[in-house]
Amino acid sequence: MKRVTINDVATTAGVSKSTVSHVINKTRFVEEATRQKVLAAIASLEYRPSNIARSLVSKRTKTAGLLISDVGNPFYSEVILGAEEVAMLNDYSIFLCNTSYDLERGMKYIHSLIDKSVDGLLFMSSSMSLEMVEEVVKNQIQAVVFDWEDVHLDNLAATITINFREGIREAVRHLVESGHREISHISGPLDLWTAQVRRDAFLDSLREYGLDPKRSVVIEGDLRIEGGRNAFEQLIQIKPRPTAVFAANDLMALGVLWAARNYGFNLPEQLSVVGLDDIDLASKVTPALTTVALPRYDMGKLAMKTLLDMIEKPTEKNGGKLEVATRLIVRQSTAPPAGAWAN
Amino acid sequence: MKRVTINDVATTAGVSKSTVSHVINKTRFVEEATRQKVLAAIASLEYRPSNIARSLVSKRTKTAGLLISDVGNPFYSEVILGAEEVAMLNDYSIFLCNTSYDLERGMKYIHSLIDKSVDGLLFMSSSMSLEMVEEVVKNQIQAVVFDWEDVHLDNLAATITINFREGIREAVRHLVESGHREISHISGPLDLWTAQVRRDAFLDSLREYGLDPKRSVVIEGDLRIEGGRNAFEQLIQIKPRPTAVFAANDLMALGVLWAARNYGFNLPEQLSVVGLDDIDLASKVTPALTTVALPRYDMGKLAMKTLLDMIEKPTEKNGGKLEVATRLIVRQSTAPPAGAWAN
DNA sequence: TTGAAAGCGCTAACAG
DNA sequence: CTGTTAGCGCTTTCAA
Repeated sequence: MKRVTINDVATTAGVSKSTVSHVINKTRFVEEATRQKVLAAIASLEYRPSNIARSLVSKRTKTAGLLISDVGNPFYSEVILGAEEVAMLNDYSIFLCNTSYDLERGMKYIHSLIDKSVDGLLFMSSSMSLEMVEEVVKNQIQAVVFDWEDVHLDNLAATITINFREGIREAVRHLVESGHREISHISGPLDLWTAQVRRDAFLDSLREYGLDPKRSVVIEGDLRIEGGRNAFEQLIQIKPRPTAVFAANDLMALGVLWAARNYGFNLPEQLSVVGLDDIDLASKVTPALTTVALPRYDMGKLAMKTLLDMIEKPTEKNGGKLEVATRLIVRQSTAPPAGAWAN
Repeated sequence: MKRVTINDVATTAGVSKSTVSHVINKTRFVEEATRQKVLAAIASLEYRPSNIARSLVSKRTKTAGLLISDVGNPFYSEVILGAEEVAMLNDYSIFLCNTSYDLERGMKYIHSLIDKSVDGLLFMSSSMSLEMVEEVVKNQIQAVVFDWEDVHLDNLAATITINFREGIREAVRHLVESGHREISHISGPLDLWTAQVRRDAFLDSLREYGLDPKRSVVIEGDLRIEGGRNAFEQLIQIKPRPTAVFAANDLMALGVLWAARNYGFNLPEQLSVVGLDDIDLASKVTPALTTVALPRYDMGKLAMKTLLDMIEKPTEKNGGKLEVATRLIVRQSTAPPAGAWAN
């Protein structure tokens, strides 16, 4: 009924517990005969070392925290899967911390993770603060920050950011070369860093391809389907009417798509829509969504790999900046503007 | 640089470490004056007790495992959120274990969780085995099994199942009363328990409302959008042609919806579609999906609440069977069959 | 080639 | 009212 301990193994094998420890960890030579006795005892008792006792002495738990704003967000779930895969392959376990975009809740989780002595923490929350990272680092916990940049972060954590510029530039070029001149943008909440980055990349690209960013309307959305629907209703009020719209994420792009169809619009002829993320659905809807794709699964893997590297050899300076690329995937939701619509 | 321990607190407060321990845990009376000294020391040193050391003596870790087949599945993510909420409110942390529908991988996770001494384990994986539960229980870990029943489970774990019958019955009645006579079913993979339960509930309901289950075609799908698309192509070959279809989950129902539209079908007049799950998207697509809804978030909460109860007072016998209800939500994807189509 | 013993940071008798 | 002490299950010197 009680837990089998290393002492039980030592006793039934007729050796000391340090010998048992050493055969388990292969940390010093043990004569084959005794080694076999120990192995036999372990097997017959079904002994499993306690990670807790181990951690108490080794100062390492083989656990990492995953601070995330919303597990339900299809964008994140692929990233999680990638991170989780790498963690498992390296025998690390992951604490799931869903902040629901709530800073206070995030901080509560961070303290809980500190108390649990996680070895590292992956910030994948769009609502996070510098204070959180500082708190974590102060407690000797390695940190990797996903999709967020800040100069103050430089010596605290590694960052892995998404280079949206390239993909967004491709998207704008695609639209401009198709003949669009009035292109609107549906951004995320503009107090979010990532929302600003995407908007700026969009506006800069317009300029680059000879359009005046000032003429382009930016509607702020909530990154959800509903936000896209609402944005669409604002979109059709704009004069001159946009012939294309670039949404900061696929969910909002789908919202536009569906709202437009409800209004009896003919897509993509009457309105070209470009999303960003390439979520699972993007390729399955009709018309299939043209979108700026992120290598989500690989990003998750990279993030966790980076974190584990930092944990395993903390000698190197904290920090480091990694970047992953984006690219445009052209599907059926974009087309040259129909004359009737080009105002 | 080193970690602040209870000893440091004791020293700077000029008391013994047991006193410190007792003020922290309020486990015996301490004179207000000394209590304040201790509190002051804790604050100035920013001391935080090590959960690891605590766990070593208390035999409890305040952690639970969450074994899940696919975090990306929108059905599960809401359940996760509910479970996570309850866990957090009770100061429990959750280990995320994504099995990717792989039994071997699941078993590997289970051993990892045993080694980490989780207090409880929530099985939310449709691909799980009795062996897993046995292994867990053998290691004094409380288990709650979600959406899976088995007589052998009775004294091992609590089960929380979904009563599909009621909701599915409502769905069939809704269709029959609308005038449908040829109703097909797209099931999940029939080696899954849950897929069988839904199919049987469907067939039984047909009988109950006077239709011959033998005339009803059951197409096996993969529970994904793609499966729905494929099923649709089989559906239109059936003679006499079904006027309605009930899919075992919303993802497949959406697949049918979209495939039908691609084929130029007019919905819901030419084909009524009923899903099951009521995922986020269901209400957002056009036509909005009629579906059998599950209280997903509440289910997650209930599951975790049950698990924590079992952990906190393990005196009571393991087991117990809980059930949550389902109900039909009628939206726009169902309508009386159009004459032209009723063969 | 192996054992004895100290100690990781805490809780909980047992004393006083 | 508070301190002393013995572990929890392991790793890791230090000796032999």
